Amino acid sequence: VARVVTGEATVSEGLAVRVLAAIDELGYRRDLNASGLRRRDHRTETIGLLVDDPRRPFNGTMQQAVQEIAGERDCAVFVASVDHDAGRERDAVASLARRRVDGLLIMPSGPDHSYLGSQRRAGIAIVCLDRPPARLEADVVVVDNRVGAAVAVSHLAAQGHRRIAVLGGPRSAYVDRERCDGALDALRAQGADPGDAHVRVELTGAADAEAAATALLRGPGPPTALFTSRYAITTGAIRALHRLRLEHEVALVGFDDFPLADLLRPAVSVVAHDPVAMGRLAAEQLFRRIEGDRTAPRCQVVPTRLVPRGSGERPPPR
Amino acid sequence: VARVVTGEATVSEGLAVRVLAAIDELGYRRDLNASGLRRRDHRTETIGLLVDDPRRPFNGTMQQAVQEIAGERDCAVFVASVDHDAGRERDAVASLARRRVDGLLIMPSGPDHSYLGSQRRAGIAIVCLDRPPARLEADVVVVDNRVGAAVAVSHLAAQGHRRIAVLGGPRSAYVDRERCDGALDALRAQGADPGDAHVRVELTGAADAEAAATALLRGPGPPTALFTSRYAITTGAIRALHRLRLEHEVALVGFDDFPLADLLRPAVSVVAHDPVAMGRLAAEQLFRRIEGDRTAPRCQVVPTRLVPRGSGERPPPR
DNA sequence: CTGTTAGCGCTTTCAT
DNA sequence: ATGAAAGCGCTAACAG
Repeated sequence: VARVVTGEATVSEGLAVRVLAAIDELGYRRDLNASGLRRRDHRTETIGLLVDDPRRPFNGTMQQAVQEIAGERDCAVFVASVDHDAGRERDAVASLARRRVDGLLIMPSGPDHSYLGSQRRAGIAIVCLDRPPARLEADVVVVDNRVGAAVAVSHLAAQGHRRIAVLGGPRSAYVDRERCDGALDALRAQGADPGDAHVRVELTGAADAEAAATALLRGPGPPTALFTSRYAITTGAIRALHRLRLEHEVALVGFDDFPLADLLRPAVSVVAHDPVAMGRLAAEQLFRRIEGDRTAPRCQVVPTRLVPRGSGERPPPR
Repeated sequence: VARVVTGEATVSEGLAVRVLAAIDELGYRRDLNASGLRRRDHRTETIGLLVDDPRRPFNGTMQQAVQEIAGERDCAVFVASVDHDAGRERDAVASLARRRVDGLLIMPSGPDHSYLGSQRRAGIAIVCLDRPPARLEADVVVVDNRVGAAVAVSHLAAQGHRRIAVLGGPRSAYVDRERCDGALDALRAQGADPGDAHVRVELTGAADAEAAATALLRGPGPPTALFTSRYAITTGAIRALHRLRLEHEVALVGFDDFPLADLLRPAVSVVAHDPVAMGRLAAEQLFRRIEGDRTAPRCQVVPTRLVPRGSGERPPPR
């Protein structure tokens, strides 16, 4: 019976048929948990995906891509929401380790991922997504944040803007730091002084971004263009522009594409990246590790693409 | 050792401490798969969530709520995307059954769910989400689709609209059918003839909805208001209105709330429901079943809420 | 309260 | 090519 269900070759046709018949007569369902217990490679054919927030549209798409790749290998996917909380991440990792997942796809939260080392030594493959882990060498798939941000700012400068505001998240967050640095590099390349009053980082969310944008736009020498470093900040800035009725005066390019960006007025120009590619690349790398690849950790960078829709192509006034 | 890790009371403090010390000295990680194998209740402390499409914003929020409830019970969650495909649903159920999940939360796809009966007999609890299963008695948590749609149409009628178009999905889909019927009931209550030229159902997606809306608005006796039965159709209709520059002339209420609805111009009035409540209720019901509740299947209906934002409060012209 | 043992459903190995 | 037996890590039941 075992040789039939595991698909081994050394079974005569007659016996195989007889066993298969019995299987669906008795409603036999193979138990993969017991299977993993005894298998030499100890695999359970499950992986875990740790995601910061499943409500972000980007993450849903990525999750879908991961499930697609896993499904091709008959592998089931645990998904856990970590909500940007290092403690929850540790708990989720421990929980999935108890279930003996073959591998873990992690969007790292928190300042220290060295604790993942022991899990890896215990045989769990690990690939990081969207940002590199701290204090751990591991495969990672990231967006080309610096270049994407620089392209956005250069694009605004090319429309003639000289007072370009940069609205970004906390510098403690890798993604925000990279994007902010890319934007500042581009500003410097334009001869602008990035130390000026138009840089607001450490913004924590949409409400915060709205307040910061409002203050900038109402202040002295207001910016004629905005670069926003991620979805939540972009929406906050848009709310500020609407409230001040400046949405058709001030240019805007945001990092991260989002649904309905083309339906807003003006339509929102963005730096887009490809969440399907990210999910695919990360999952494929994970399965390579699970299947025994022992080469040095890889960092794969997914390119970005500027999507001009109107808000970023507006020249400065006068 | 076993009595310590399972948290049984019959262990002396001294021994417990000694075992715990050894546990983290040796890096012991309990294997929950082996545990489920031997436990009398046979539980693995995992459940599965079958979702039609993880990219829908609604589903991400619901998934989050389910994970929250499951996490409180130290239960891990498999998530599988079924993509509205009955075959994929069966495969996903079989795959998770091989992993011996304690329960399954399913957004049913396809015309026949009687096959779930055998899984339930084998001990897997089942709760359906968003729509009832066909040919199977099971717990279900649904939105109050009929009433929500009726409220939307009545709201438009209350603004004075008499030519209200109904744009809906295929009647083979439970959700679309219910919403369409609710809308037609409300039309009849207003004395309108729902058999008229302003009803377009069987729309398959955003592109289709855009074409249908365009045709209606360009046709003879065009509607002065639109009701759209779900997110994809709402966005299609909005695109049509924009293209015809009618977005400020024709009223619109859509079923399903969505991010940025308030940032569109006009802001989009919607019938919203609460995906967090849905996820919670369904997960709680599932755990009740897992813990042995054998009462008759329950149908829980989550109420809707009309969110007026502007597009639905516009009176007809003249 | 603690030590020991059997056996969950499976894969692997060894013997035919 | 097939049968039989051992044992994966755990829990439950049985002794002391």
